[in-house]
Amino acid sequence: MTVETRRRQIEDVASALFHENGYAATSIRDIARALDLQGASLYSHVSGKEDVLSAIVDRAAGRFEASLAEAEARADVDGSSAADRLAAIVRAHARLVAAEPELASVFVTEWRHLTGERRAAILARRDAYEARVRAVIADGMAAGQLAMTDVAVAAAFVLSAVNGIATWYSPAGRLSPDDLAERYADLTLRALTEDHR
Amino acid sequence: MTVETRRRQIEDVASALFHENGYAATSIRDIARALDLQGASLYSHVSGKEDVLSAIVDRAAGRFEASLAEAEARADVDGSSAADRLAAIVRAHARLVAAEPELASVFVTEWRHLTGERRAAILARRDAYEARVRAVIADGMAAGQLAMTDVAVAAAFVLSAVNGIATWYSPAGRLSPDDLAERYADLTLRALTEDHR
DNA sequence: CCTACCGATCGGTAGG
DNA sequence: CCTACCGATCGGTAGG
Repeated sequence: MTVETRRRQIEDVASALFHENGYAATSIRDIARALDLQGASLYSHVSGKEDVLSAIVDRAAGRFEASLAEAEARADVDGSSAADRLAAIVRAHARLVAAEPELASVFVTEWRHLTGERRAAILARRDAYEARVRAVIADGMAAGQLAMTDVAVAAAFVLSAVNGIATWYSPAGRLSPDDLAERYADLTLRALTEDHR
Repeated sequence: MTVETRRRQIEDVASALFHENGYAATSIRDIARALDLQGASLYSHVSGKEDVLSAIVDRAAGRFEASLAEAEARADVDGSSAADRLAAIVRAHARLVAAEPELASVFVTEWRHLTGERRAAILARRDAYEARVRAVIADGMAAGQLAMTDVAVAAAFVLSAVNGIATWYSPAGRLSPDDLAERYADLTLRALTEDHR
């Protein structure tokens, strides 16, 4: 039983089209057609094309931030090590990308079509997110749990890998988002751990 | 002393613009303006917008294929192990992406705006490239040099990581393409090796 | 390589 | 949510 507002329907259809063809190659009329509407009718619900993109990107950012905060909070309660925290963060991130590849890919690749303050705001949020990942990696190195390497390079390596899931993963494949996330967390820990086990 | 044909100048300017704003958001007139030409004048040198994209993507594919072949040939002569081959391949790929992020990002992300046979052809070349990477990983596992994991997942993880370099790397930064490539090869081997050292 | 121009499509508005 | 419509811009052609 999905009670979706028209506004939300528009965003979902737009996410799928932006994921498939990109923001610039998707017209307002493409979005309208997918909802059996006239192009002009969309403007009863949204104030412009960039407004739709902005709403999707904002919601995606919120989802990733919540997922990160939850993973960290859980690790705090457990009193986990920095390495465990990193695994939990990567697992949560990978799971979200696999579960919602359309939302994730708009967040990861289409934000650049935002302009002005909206673009600046989303960039700041991305930076903050990535900084938290770097901080956990740095903690792990300081605690001797992770191999000493360049923190920025290690974070970029891992974040590119998990974000890339959006470009190839299909929920119809043989791996569930949970399975995939587990494997990605494992590969990440191996990559950054001094010695295994 | 760079003797660049006009055709090549067009492709280089287009690569930069496609990298920056994407293919769909870049107009023929944008490309022309960057060369101090009128939009219509471009058609003396190219037969259409997609023709430009196709030429860039083809050249990029050729570069990646040559880089892969060279890395494999060198490993053959050395009689290297599968793990060494994988490291050489990742190193070569990462170096190329870092050295030419504009070319690489058009190859990695903008190919989807190709249509018909050109799209099918580039997809086939990408598939072949990725299959060779998977084969080397599988060899390494069979030889006991790499940890037994899902080959497709491991390859996707690694390829996403190295391709991601195009989205953030700046040649003006503190790491040279060679330095970065070395670190990426190292992270990859760690991720896929059973036990270190 | 330019000027002049084409039909199609774009994002968006007016008014109901 | 629709019809009718707007100015701007798109990829591309004709003809020189």
